[in-house]
Amino acid sequence: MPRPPAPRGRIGRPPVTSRAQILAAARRLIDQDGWEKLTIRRLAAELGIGATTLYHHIRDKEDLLVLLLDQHVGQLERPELPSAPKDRIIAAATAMHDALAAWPWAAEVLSADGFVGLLDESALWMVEAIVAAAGDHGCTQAEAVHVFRSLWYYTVGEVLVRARSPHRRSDDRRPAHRKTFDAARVPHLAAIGEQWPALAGQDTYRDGLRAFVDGLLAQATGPST
Amino acid sequence: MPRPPAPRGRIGRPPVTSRAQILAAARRLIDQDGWEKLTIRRLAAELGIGATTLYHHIRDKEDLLVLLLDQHVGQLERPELPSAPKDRIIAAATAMHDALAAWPWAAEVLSADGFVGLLDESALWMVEAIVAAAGDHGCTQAEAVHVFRSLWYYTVGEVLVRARSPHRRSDDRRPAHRKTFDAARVPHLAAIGEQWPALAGQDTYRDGLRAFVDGLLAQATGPST
DNA sequence: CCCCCTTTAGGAACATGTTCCGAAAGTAGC
DNA sequence: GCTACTTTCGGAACATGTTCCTAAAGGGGG
Repeated sequence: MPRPPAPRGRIGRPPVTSRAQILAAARRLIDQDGWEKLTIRRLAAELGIGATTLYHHIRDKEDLLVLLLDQHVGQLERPELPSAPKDRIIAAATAMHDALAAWPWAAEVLSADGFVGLLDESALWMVEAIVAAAGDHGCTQAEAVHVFRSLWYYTVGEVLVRARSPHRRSDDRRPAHRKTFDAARVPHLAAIGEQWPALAGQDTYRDGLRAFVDGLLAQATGPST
Repeated sequence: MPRPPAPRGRIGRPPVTSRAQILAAARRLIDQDGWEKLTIRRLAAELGIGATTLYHHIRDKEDLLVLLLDQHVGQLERPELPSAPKDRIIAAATAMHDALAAWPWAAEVLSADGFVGLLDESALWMVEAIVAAAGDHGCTQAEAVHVFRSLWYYTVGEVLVRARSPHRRSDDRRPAHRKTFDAARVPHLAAIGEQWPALAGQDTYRDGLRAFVDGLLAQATGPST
């Protein structure tokens, strides 16, 4: 624990930990035991400090997770964006999706107003890219924001639902899927029957995204171009 | 506490509470003090029983919330569905959305595979309506399920994000929205600037839904019709 | 009327996130 | 070296969801 030699002129008891060290330790724990095992007390133990001391460096656990997400998104490298507005939107939205999907615990933090409200500058390029591309396509400012928000909702929903679906512990008695549908009440679902889990398990984010972008752009620009 | 007079021939210690009573008490508490105040111990107190006794009637708190959501959705009256497939999908999806949006705490339970995995028959008509309408429009079974899932993601995302946005307590120092964007890095966001909160606050679920349905149906049926 | 079996009740205890508040460890002025 | 002030630390304590385990309350057979 090489604590820095008193940053000169500083007054008061010297900190024993920094936010950076906390984030590093948190990542270490997550990489090691999975993010479900990340608890305040465990994290404090990893740092060799008291649990409540953490609260002098982070507001609360959600804050910690947002910070971690920030860090993660910030380290992502920014892909080449296609020139066609529609493709650019799809590329940026996919980048958002992939960034979130890779971190299941992001689900605990998502929501709020997402990137825009919580995350720092490092993630904003995705928002900017979508809004800019929508503008290039002819959307007004309001329409462009609408495009972004709609895609954000879709993306968050996809990530959240898929993140929590395997949430069911193996010893959970709750049936993951009802075996039989009442053919009289819900004939189509009954016809699908056993195939539902297989169909619902497929990754169709990109297909849905394309459809959504098509619909949004068609709706936005009215009779022009 | 008029406990039923021993359901005849029953063996073992008589129950002092039923699941129905628990649900009723839970609703009472929610209506009274808001759903954030619904805690296991408070609920038990309301029923005049021990806290752990509840766990003999419900699996866990999430289970309780799902049960309440079931009950709520089941009491909804089923609207007239338009005949045009596209309009029917929009009507059914809107019904899902409104059912969820009315119960902010639904957000805590959503996810999983949503209606299909968790809720009981009373909510399935919405799923059935969407899948059936997609079929009427010419979608294959797989495409119809894709349509439903995509709309489900969008709907869940919208409900979750909007439910948690006012989540910020008033005494929360975390800024709800950064005041200034770096015009060099994110010019479009900077141009929007102050107007973002106003734009993001608008309810655009229906517009987005329409766009999404248009896109999904156009994508699904390929060269036919 | 007593003992066995079944079913439910509920207290003790634990893990977790979090708040409170007094103790600890420095610097600055004297 | 002592006192005052500032900043950080961290234990005690609390609310909550949950699991464990033992006690309570019945019926049935003898």
